[in-house]
Amino acid sequence: MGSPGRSGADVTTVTSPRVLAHPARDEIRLEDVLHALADPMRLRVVRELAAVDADLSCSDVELPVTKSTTTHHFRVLRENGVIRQTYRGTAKMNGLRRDDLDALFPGLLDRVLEAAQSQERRLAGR
Amino acid sequence: MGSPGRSGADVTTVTSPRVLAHPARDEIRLEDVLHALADPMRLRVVRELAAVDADLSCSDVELPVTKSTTTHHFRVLRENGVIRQTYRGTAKMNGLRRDDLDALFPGLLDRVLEAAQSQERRLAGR
DNA sequence: CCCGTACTACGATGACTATCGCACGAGCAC
DNA sequence: GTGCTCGTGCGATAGTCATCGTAGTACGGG
Repeated sequence: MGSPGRSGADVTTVTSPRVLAHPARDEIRLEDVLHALADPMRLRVVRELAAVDADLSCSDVELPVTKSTTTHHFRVLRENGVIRQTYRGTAKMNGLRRDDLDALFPGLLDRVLEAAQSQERRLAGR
Repeated sequence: MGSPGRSGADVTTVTSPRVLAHPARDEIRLEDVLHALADPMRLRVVRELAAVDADLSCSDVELPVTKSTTTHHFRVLRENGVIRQTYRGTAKMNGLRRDDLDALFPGLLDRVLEAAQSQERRLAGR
């Protein structure tokens, strides 16, 4: 088939976009954030990101699911405004959008993180 | 099939239980609470319950959905430990489980309520 | 005793979602 | 260049969920 070449005509849906779509700060909705945080896998990711307080690549966070599913969860977190994703070579770095979330919903993220940790302690038999 | 009669033998699944099943305090899970709160209709109910700081009957809370759907949402809120439901004659009273939620997840409910109000103000053109 | 009000239960349905496997594209190392 | 690793996209599938309509049950009042 010759060179695929991607002539750049179909700008609407680029096959592999080098820049990822994020909601602006004032596009972030509380229900969406709560929904994103309501999944155990995603809550786990968010907790880890908050713990290291730095960007992590998708493969740095170990989840008991396949790669495709991991990609899916990271996408949900990004599209709902919880994390920010940027390319860095072959890796994709993920960082918590603490500034935006704290500005929109003061204290919410911290209370959720505290609640998650407290619950984990409680369920661990102590 | 003759008179329904409900002879009391099948205690496992009573047709119309006068007492409703609620999760105990230590049965309440963070993910479930977040999931319950992530729905616009249910968040609306919770906000109203918090605002009046008293028990409301199911029909006191006006939602743009049918009765069946309203029942469904109240059930989800109860089964996830967000509200407490008690019968009172033909009416069913609903009250927020503030004590339990605050004990398990300190500050979480308040931050969510604040965030919801702040977002409403923001979306209403401010 | 009959009726109205309040709520529930039972499908049914359409939408969304979490999961997988597989094949592909993009960059890095040699 | 060739190959390796990382991540994406695309079905497919099974499960959950929000919604409805209809029919039913419980309680209180005339």
